[in-house]
Amino acid sequence: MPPRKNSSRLKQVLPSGTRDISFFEQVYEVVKLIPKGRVTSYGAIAFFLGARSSARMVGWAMNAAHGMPDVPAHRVVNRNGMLSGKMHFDTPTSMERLLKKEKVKIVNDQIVDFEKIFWDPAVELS
DNA sequence: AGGCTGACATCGC
DNA sequence: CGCGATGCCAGCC
Repeated sequence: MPPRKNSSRLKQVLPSGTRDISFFEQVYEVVKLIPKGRVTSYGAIAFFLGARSSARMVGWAMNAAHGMPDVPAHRVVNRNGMLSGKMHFDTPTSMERLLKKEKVKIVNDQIVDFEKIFWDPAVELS
């Protein structure tokens, strides 16, 4: 958990133009394409972008994606299908609630049948 | 300017 | 089989 409470909101809006097609932008592009009721992992996105070990950055991007309606950050979980980032939403339950609204079953912060609804950008966008 | 810190993943011991 | 170390990139102190 972040030591700081507010930490300047990360400007919320990316300085588009100056930042161009950064890793962030690419992550957003992919996340936007995740179909309803499907989920993917940080690592899958990172891999798709050609940087397998940049999965961390994907998580960081999600953090900055807060407030972007087009970016369904709740559809991105870790490779185990666990809602590792749920504490970063408005409320501890909003991530789970959003997913359940899309018919995604969750038990104990773990997505049921994760493999079945897993959406791999490297496959779907190939 | 340099170092620390992540909503992760993988490799090594 | 479990825990520690490492990579990666961007932002903050």
